[in-house]
Amino acid sequence: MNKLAKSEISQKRVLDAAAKIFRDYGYAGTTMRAIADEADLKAGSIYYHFKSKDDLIAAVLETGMHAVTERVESALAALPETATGRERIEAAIRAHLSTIIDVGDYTLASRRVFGQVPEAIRAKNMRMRDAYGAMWHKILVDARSRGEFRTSANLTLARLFILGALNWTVEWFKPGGRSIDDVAREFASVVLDGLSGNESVAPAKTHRTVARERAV
Amino acid sequence: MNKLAKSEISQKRVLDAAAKIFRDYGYAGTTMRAIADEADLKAGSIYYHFKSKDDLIAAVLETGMHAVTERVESALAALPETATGRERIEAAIRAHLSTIIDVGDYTLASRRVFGQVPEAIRAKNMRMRDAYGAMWHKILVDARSRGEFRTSANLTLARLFILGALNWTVEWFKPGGRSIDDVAREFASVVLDGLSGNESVAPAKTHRTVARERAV
DNA sequence: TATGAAAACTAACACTAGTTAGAAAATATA
DNA sequence: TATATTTTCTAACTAGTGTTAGTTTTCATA
Repeated sequence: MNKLAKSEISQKRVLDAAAKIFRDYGYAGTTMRAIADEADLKAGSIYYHFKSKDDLIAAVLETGMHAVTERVESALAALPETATGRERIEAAIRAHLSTIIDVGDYTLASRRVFGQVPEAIRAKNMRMRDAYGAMWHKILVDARSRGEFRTSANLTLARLFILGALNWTVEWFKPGGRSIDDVAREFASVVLDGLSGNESVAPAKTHRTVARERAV
Repeated sequence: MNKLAKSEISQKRVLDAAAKIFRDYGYAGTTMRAIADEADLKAGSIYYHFKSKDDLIAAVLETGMHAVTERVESALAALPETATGRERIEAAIRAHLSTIIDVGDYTLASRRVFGQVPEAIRAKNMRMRDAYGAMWHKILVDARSRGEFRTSANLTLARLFILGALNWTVEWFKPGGRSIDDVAREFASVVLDGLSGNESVAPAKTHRTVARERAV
């Protein structure tokens, strides 16, 4: 067993606990004691792993954002060179959604806490967000230059709509109901074909009936 | 001058201040003293108008949600009977966006604070949100039954997509830049026509045409 | 088993929170 | 002007905050 193993395990346990507590109680509402309870140690012990509360929230934000960016990037990289814009957009949506579900505590915590966090921390995270937005912008611009989009579309606004809707998904998506793939395919279909588009796209697989999601 | 005028004015001033502070600092991060400073009175005086901090946040949530619901409803009611589904959707998007900009402190506070608020308060607000979601669902279902939508569209997911993107707008929209009308029109165009949709439909502000001819 | 480092704990610190009771001020009424 | 009501303020209380220093426990290695 590695020398640092135990420390690393505890650190991860504290970080996971922090994400969950920040998610539920916000930045100021989260106490070191609540995190400690969730991680099954005492408040003072957290300081062996993180040097402050701000250090913790910064790590939570960074972890969430990093996971989404990385997984979307690798999903895109896994596509063949010949992939169409539609395929890329579908893949990016699917990767984004599956990540924010998999690491939902982190992404929900980020979404809910971002506006309340000290300026310096927010600034650093903002740079990651901008980079992620730029990646999406490139996907859309490339698709248009391939001739796949109507030229009248405003891609900046389109990107903001798409990312807004994607970010919001974490609020209503409940595992065990419909699949990520179904949601991703339908989202892509709305964005690409529109609601009044033609039927040429394969309809989504029939989904199980689930309790009606809340709009939130 | 009305007997209650002064009290009402102060109450409104406190509520506005609360929305702004809750927006910036979250539920737990907001202090009665910070609200009092913003409203230009002392913390103890707030209790003459609201009986607790929870009472205040409940009022902020209720005010924000009520504004959006009411203004979207009246925008729809103002349309002629003959309005198409597209026109209704555009009108609803425009009303939703203009409201969350006009009362941005309240809607941003709601969006950011909702997950951190005590359960009882959240439950009541949730009912208003569900009602608002149901209203949107009706718009979409009506449009489909008029034959304006491809039948393969999943309207529940489409609604979640639309409302997610709309709610997110308040995060990036800055007054003074592009107009609400532009954003609303582009938004409707993405949702209805899609990015890869036909060029002829995009800027269809004056288009009275019902569903455009189906390709297949 | 003995040792030294790693990890967790305890108990306290200075500070700030929501809330309240009662005094003071502002305003309306006579 | 004198009185009554509405509105605001002051000053305090209890409870809980992030953080730290010093101590104890855990645990791999010799």
